[in-house]
Amino acid sequence: MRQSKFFMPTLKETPADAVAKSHQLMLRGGYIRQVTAGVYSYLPLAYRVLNKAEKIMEEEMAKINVPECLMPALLPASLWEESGRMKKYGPEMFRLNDRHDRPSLLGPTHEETFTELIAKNLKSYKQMPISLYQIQTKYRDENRPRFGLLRGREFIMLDAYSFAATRQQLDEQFDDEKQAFENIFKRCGVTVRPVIADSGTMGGKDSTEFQAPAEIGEDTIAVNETGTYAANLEMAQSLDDFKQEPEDPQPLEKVATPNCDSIEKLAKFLNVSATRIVKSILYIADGQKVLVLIRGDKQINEAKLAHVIDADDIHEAQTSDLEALTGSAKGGVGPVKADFADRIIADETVKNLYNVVVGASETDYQFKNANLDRDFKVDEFADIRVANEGELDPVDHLPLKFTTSIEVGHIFKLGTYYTKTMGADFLDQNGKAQPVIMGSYGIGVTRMLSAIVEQNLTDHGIAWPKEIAPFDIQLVQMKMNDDQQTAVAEKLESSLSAKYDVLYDDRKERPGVKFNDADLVGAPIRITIGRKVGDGIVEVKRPSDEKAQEVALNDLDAWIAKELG
RNA sequence: CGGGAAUUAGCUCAGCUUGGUAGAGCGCUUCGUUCGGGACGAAGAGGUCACAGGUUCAAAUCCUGCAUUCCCGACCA
Repeated sequence: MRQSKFFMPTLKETPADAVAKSHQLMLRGGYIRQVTAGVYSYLPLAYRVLNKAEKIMEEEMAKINVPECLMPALLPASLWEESGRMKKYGPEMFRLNDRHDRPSLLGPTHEETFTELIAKNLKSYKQMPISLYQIQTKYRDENRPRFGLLRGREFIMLDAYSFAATRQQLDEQFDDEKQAFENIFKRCGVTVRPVIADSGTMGGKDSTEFQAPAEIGEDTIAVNETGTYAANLEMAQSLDDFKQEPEDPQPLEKVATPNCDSIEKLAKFLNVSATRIVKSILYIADGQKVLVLIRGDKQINEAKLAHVIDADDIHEAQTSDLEALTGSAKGGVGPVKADFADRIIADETVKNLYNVVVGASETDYQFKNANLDRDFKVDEFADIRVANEGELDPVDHLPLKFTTSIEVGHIFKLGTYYTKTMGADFLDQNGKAQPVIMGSYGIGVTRMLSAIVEQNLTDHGIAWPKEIAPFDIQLVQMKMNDDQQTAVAEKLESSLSAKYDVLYDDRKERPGVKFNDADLVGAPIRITIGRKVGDGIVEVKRPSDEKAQEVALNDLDAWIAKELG
């Protein structure tokens, strides 16, 4: 490809709206342009990278015998009424009506579409296990698209769905997909860590996210130093190493604690450590009043809590409503005689505490010397606390480190939610109807591009991993009016193009301009045809190299072959 | 969805407080000199100052509304 004919509008200055490095570089390098919030045009450079990533995905899916198909993005709302998600999905879904006023939508994901296909066309256990996948554009009307391709309203996703007759088949499909995903990420040059994740409100087991650690990720993952434990912060567990020395129960005592609406103020006012206080917070969970208790030095993890309560929507009760709901304003809510609560859930840290401080269910009053069971009851204990950096992991008891990261993939065993609600049954060996067991596997393809760039930055551009670089080799000719240079460059272009993707910078530009654009293209090899070409010498440089090195034209093929494998 | 900010040339921004015919740098076009990390000089092209009302003799500038975009948070099968 001649660069004079190639379209890559590079920018000298960084557009003000771009914050993430990957976003800046993809704009500056002429990879993408924004059309509207969260919606981008993929210009030739980005499209080449996308195609290469998709080709790798196709190869890896073929290896595990999963065929590709393509579902529509435009879907009838009726399909989603069937699964119950038309209501559940909320404002994130792009909804529209067609000319006959039939409710329609743009697919944010495709469980329903695939499940219906299977429901209508798969009847026997003999046809299973089977999987399908597609690489397709998804639509989600995100509240807040950001960081370029990282979170878009229109984005490209690989989504695979497995259909099994037995749990064991599902397990095998899951393991195959997991291996395929790991191969894909490796070949695409993105470093990922499989982490334990939350599978969301749809249920499902063995939920695993593939997280790419990066500077600007939207997620936080907790990892121990050996990598034997890694979890999304939403789910991360940690050991509680605090142990209170046993004490004899003392009589319950009510004390006034004016203006103590936080644990810090209360601890200071009463001159006790936060570990001697039990914090009580009222949550509204799908309309239920749930009083949640946790030791004063810990924070409540709402994702864990939602799981334990099995609620779709949970939020703290408004401070302004507290008095009406519990009889006391902030700084007094407590578990003693808490008749207002439909349920009382406590974190495990509330166990084995003696003579603690709790709210007295009266504004600005606390009880001292409260004891579990004697003074207050708990319906259920669970791990509902936020893990903190430095705490020990539950597996090898090593300190946890936190890293921001980008969720580039998510796989989990979906089970029978969709197949049951949408009637995807098959006949087993006994002629009995059973719901098909599903697995769900996704890669954010365009998001992965952001992750790759974030992980492969150089001082001036991008160092694309070899398999997905938009070009393998960039030829840079210094003087376009030098016939000798032109002859060598054109010869190299034609010989190398037989085996590699070559971009030949044949523009009448100054060297500085060419070098800077080459840094943005980020090809694994840059070949400079310059003043020493008369001696049969060119220069080669990898994006990560500080300086170029000279190579004789005779040795060039070997050097390239060694480099590109 | 809550909070904050921005919107003036293709890009980065100034001008607004104190109303008076629209500015800079970069980019683009032409010519010349340059030519190994975004050159220099000269001459040009390019703007409904997001949009809609209002105040005023006069609005980029003041007032009201609205739209879009970005940031922080919440949300995110």
